[in-house]
This record gives sequence, C-alpha cells and structure tokens, in this order.
Amino acid sequence: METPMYRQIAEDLREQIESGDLTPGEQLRTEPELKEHYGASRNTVRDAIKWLTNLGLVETRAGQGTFVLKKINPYVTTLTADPKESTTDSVVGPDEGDRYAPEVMAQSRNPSSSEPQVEMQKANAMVAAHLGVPVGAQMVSRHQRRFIDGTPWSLQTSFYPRELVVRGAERLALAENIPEGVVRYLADTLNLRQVGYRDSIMVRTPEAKEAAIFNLPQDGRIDVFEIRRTAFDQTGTPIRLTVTVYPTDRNQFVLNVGEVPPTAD
Amino acid sequence: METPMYRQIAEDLREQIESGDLTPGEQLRTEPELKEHYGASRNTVRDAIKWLTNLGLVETRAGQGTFVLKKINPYVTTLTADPKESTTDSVVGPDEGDRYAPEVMAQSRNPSSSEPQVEMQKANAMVAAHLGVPVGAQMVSRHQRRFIDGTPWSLQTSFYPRELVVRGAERLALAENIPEGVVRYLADTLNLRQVGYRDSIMVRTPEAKEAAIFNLPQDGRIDVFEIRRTAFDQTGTPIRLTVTVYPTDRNQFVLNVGEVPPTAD
DNA sequence: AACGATTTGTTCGTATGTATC
DNA sequence: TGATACATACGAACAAATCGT
Repeated sequence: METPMYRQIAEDLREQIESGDLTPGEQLRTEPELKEHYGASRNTVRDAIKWLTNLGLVETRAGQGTFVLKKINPYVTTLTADPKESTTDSVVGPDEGDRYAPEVMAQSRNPSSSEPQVEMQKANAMVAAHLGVPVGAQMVSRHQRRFIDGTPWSLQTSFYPRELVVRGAERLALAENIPEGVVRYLADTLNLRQVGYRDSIMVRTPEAKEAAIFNLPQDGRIDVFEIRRTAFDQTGTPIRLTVTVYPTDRNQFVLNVGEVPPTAD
Repeated sequence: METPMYRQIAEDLREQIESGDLTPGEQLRTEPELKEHYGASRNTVRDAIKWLTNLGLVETRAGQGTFVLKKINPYVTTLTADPKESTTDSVVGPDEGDRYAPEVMAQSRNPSSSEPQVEMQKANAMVAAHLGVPVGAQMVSRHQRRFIDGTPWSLQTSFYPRELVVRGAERLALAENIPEGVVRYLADTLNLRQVGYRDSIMVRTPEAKEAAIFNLPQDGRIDVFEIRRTAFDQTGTPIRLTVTVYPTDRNQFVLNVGEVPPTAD
C-alpha cells in the first residue's frame, strides 16, 4: 500500500481548496457524499477530514457540515519602542499599560480590557529566573485580559517584587487600573526608570483554561505565543516580568531596528 | 453522555504525565493493555492517544509503542542588533549572513549551512509588497539551509532587486557564499548602507516540503515561525527581503530594547 | 538472512448519540 | 418533530514497522 487512501482523499480535497476550487467559508460535500464519491468507507473519509483539520484547512461543525477555513486578518503588535516616545530617561514598549490602545485603534479596531486581577504570590522558578530573585520571594501579580472588537485577544500577567510596594508604590497592590501606566508610576513614586527591556518569544500549546478563554479548540490544534518581557531600571536591575499570551492564529508581531521608515499601509 | 470516554482516558493519562508519574521518554502501556485497563475498545484507546498526540504530550512510533515526549532545549536567536556591533553607518542583525555562527557557538552548539541556491525569480505579491516593487519585477533569490548539530534548523530565502546586480553587485547572482556578509558587500560595492530593518513574526502550518526538511510530522501538528526581515538603506529604500522559517518546537527568539544587561547564563 | 512476535497503522462495517436546521 | 449533519463507540481484519531469536 503506497499512500493510505485517507491521505489520497485528503490530498485531493487539499488541492481543491488551494486551487480556489473550494473557496474559504464554503461547505464541503457531506461525509456520506464523499464516501460515495471516493468509494471509501465513512470512517476513511472522516480520517481524511481529520487530517485536513489538523492542517488548519477545514473546520467541522456538528449538525452543519465541514467548511473551508477563512484566513483571519491578523492583528499586528509592535514590540520595539517608538523612538519618538522614548526619552533618554526611559524606554516604554508600545504595548504596555494603556498604551496599547492607540496602536489598536490605529488598525481601526476597538480595544477593551478587563479590570486587573491583583494577587500576592510566591515567585516560581520561571519568575525567579527572570527577575533574579529567590524562588518563593513575595511578588505582586497583576493579571488582565484584553479584547479587540469584543473577541479575546491576549492574557497578560505582570510580576513585581513586593518590595516595590513597601517602598511606596502602593497602587501596585490595588485592584484598579493605573491609567498613566506602571512605568510612569514607578518613575514618579520611586524614581525607578525603565531604561530597557528584553522580550523572549516562544510558542506552545495552550492550557485548557487559555483555550477556553480564547475560544480555541480544546485539542491543541492552535498554539499560542508566549512573550516574556523583563524590564530593567537604570541600575540594570530587573523590576518587572510581564508574560503575555496570544493565539497564534490571529496575531503577528513587528519589531523595528535602526532607522526604519513608517509603514505605508 | 457528559464527557466522551476517549477524553476521560486521555485526561487520565495526561495527569499521569504531568504529575511525573510517566516520565519524558518513557513508554506508555500498549494499546491492547490500555484497552484492557480502561474497558474500552482499541479504537477508543487510539482516539485518546491521538488526542494526547495533538496536545504535544506523546508520540507514537509504529512497531514500538507510544512514548512521552521530551522537552527540547530550545535554540535562542537574537533579533535585535548588538549595539557594540553597529555603527552609525550601518545596523546589522546578529543572525545575518555568516554572522549567526558565533551566536550558535556561544550556545555550545555546532553550526553549519548549505551552499546558497541562487535563482532569478519574478516578485510575487508578498515580495512586491515588502520591497515596494511591482509584481513581476526581476529578483535575485538566495536560498540557504542552516543546521545546528547536524539537525535542520532554519530555511532562509533572501530577495534582492536584480537592479543591484546590474549596478555592480555581481557576486549577489553567483551561487557561492559571500563570507563577509551581504550587508558589508553591498556597502563596499554600491555604498548601500543598511541603516535599519523591520522584522515581522508570524506562525503558520509548514508546507509539506518544509515538514520533510525539518523532520516534522506531516500532519501539521508542529507549526513554524516565519520571520520576514525588510532591510532599508540610508535613503529609506528597501533593499532586501529575507524570509526565514524555523520550527516552533525547537526555537525561541529574543529582542533587546534600550539598555539591557547581558544575560547571566 | 529469515522468521515470528509484538506494536501501531489502515480500512471496513455497524450502531447510536448529539447538534442544527 | 423529523431530517440531516457530524461525533462517539464498538468489533474485526489485515498491513506495516520494529525487534529479538
């Protein structure tokens, strides 16, 4: 047996999709029809459809049928600071605090975000490694969900050493927004200036909870970006770790290095 | 029927894996054994295993069994330029040309790369949009495969307007390496200085050919990063588009903005 | 090199459940 | 409510890959 039959059927359907013979959003023939057409059993047809599903080409809906997936218009997030927005004193990422809102609106989309959920936590190994604190150190975690046009877009959790609160940044520990942004707030209250940050970008399978929030299929078909931003003050000390999770199917990222002309679009 | 049986079986196995009861690399019980243990049919057991496979937790090997996946030690690529390496004249990404080799070796790994495959091509819509040239414009494409410790790591294709060759950068069109790096070469021959670049990062399902090169499963279980770098000269004109593809399961990316202390590790 | 035992992969048939219109 | 669609589950048989003898 050279190529299994379900792969041949999948390949045939794939070509119909990629050639544009089947257009995005269009419904495929039903399983009984395909079974008839290819002279295979229904289970074999289903195996072919499952294959296409894993490739991200089609989607099945119980009671309705199988449909060619539409490509999502991705939302673009810039990871590097806008030179015009940064001073020699501080460097602020464009997607930080409430500062992401202008970029969202610039793409003709409508941003919103949940109230921050603030907790006291002990640093786990990951947080400890990024912030250079011992495992178990007391941290303030601030968690927020962001939406674009009503659909869940990102989950963000920031970790700050609790020491910052003790030293006077008390609003960090309150479950309310800091409208001017945390970077500004820390500069004003503690003279802690964020002079740079390091982002680490990776991809992983979403946890069940994340999949539920983002309305992703539970089977791990769609992955998420995890971006960890470690921010540093003027002494080179890490002051913050922000972990943000974005579904890979509707997001992309941009970074600018050196002199770069503004985007045409 | 609340939760389907195959999901319950998958959940039970998942807990065994995440609790460390089943350790990475360890073999699961065989399908007949699981069938016996859970009192389900073999097909139902197989559905459970398929679910775990999609979640990236296990891997099946024909004739051998099902195994808990080991986490791969990811390879880290820096996307921003090292300030010490950049002059006011030109900005060079750390992963460009042969310059990626030092970073690879710094992680105690052994880099190698294939001879470049050079072609004359017409610009497709994607290339045209990034470089601001008309669709169908004549381009030089230079394609290369890179390996780390012998395993395929990235596929890179750069597009240059053929005009650059006409103006004197003849080595661009030759199927041989440019050891000093293309950025340097273009600066020397045409006084074209790369003063900045823009990277765009997205994730997609690999094409069949890419999956074969990277030894990824053909079923789209593992996605790839696609990073598009548009480089600009001192007049703000795009001079190059480089598209690099990396498997998401063994790569991560880092970018530094502002003043950032060197990594401890 | 050959063979058999074991393990997963493919394909069929069938029945019933659940979602949608 | 009925008809139609996909989802779940069982049983069975053979194919193909792997490993040890």
